[in-house]
Amino acid sequence: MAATERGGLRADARRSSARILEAAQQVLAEDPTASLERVAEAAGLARATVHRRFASRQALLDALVRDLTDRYLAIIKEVRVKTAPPMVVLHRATEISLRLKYGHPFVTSLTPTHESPGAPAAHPEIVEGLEILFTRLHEGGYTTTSDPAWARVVYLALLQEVYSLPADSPSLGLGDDADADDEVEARVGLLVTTLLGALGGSPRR
Amino acid sequence: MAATERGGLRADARRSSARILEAAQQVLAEDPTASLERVAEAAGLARATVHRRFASRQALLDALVRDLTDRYLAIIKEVRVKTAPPMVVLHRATEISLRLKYGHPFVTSLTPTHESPGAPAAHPEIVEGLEILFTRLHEGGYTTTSDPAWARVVYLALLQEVYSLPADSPSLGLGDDADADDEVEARVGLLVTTLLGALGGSPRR
DNA sequence: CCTAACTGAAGCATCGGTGTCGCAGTTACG
DNA sequence: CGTAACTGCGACACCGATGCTTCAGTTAGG
Repeated sequence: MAATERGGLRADARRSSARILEAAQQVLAEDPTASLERVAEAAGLARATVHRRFASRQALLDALVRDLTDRYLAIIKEVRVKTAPPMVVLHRATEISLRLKYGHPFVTSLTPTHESPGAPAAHPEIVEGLEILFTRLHEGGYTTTSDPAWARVVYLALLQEVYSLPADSPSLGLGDDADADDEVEARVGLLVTTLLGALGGSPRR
Repeated sequence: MAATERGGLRADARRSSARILEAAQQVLAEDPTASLERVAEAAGLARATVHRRFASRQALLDALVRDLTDRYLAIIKEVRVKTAPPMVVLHRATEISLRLKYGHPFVTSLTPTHESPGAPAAHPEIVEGLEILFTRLHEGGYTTTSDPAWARVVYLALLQEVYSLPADSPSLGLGDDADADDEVEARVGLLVTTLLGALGGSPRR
C-alpha cells in the first residue's frame, strides 16, 4: 500500500499514476512549462486521466517533488552518513545520486544549490546529511575548508556539472570502449578529485 | 544613436525601452513566467507601452539577452584576455562579472554552464574568451587541468555559487563592518582559491 | 463471471496572458 | 511655440491551458 499516493486504488490506477510521474519527469525536464496534454501524451494516457489522478497541475508537481525527495532521503540512509568512512560515503552517495539524476532528469531542477524562487528549496534533511558528511570529511583531514555549508554548495554545483558533462569530454578520460558503468565511475572520480581540490584537500588522489 | 534598439526613437521612448529592460530583469529574475503586465507595472509604464516598444514577449527576451551578452563581451575586451597576466584577468573578470550579476539578476539564467533547453546557450565568444583564459592559466602553471572546457564549466558553476552565497557565510570571513566592496572582494577571493584548488593548482594562494 | 472501478474520447466553461486598436492627453524637440 | 511623437487608459478578440463532466467501453479482482 501507499505505493504511489494511497493504497485505496486499483492496480491499473496506481500504474497510471506512476506512468504520469515518469512522463512528467521526462517532459518537464525539457520544458518546465509544458502542458499537461504533452505529459499525458508522453505517458500514453488521455489528458483527462491525468486530471483524474492529480487534481491540479500543482498537485502533480507536489507529487513529483515528494517522490524524488524520498529517493534522495533513501540514499542518505543507505550510505550511512554518520557511521561509514566519509570518503566511502562521498563516493557511494555521488554514484547513486548520479544514476538517479540520469534516470529522472527533472530531479535536476529539484535540488537547487542556491535559493531560486521557482524551484522548491532543498529538503532540510538532505542539507543536514550533506552537512554531516562534510564535517566528517573535514575532521578526517580530507579537506581544509571548515565551513560545511560552502562545501555543500560546491558539491551540489559540481554534481550538476559532472552530471551534464558530455560523455566525450577529455576530462572524463574515457576510451571508445567505455560502457555506461565506466562512464558513471569516471564522472564520480572527476567530481571527487575536483571537489577535494576545491575544498583544500589533496588535489591529486 | 543605437542606444537601445535603433536611433530613430525619441529620447523618452528610448528611456521607456531602458526602463522596461531593467524592470524585466528584476521581475523575470524572480519569476521567469511573470506576465508582461507585471513587468510594465515594475517599469512604471502601461502594459500597452511595453507592447509598443517590444513587439512580442519573445522580442523582449531577445533584447534582454542581447543587452546582457553585450555587457559580457565588453568585459572580455576590457580585461585583455589574450595579453594581460592570466591571474589578473581572472580576478578582474570575476569581479566585474559579479558586479554585473548583482546589478542584473536575470543575467543568472542567461549564462548557463550546462546546456539547458530553456535558457539560451552561452555566447560563443564568451566561451572562447574563457577557453583562452584557462589555457593561459594552465600554461602559466596555475592549474594542472589540461581541459579548458572543464575548467570553464567549473568556473561558471563556482561563479554562480559565489554569487548567490549569503553575505554572512563564514566562508567569506567578513566582519560586521564590511562594506559592499569588501564583500565583492571576499567573494572573488573565495572563488579564485576554490577554483585553483579544484583545477589542481595551489589550494592556498 | 460479474460487478465495480478505471480509462478514452469528446466536449464545454473558464481563466489568464497576449497582441491590437483608438483616442485623449502629454512631452520632446525643431 | 507648434507639431509630431509618445504615453496612458480602456476595450476587444484571440489563444492555449486548465479543470470538470458525461458516457461508452474495458479491465481488475472478488
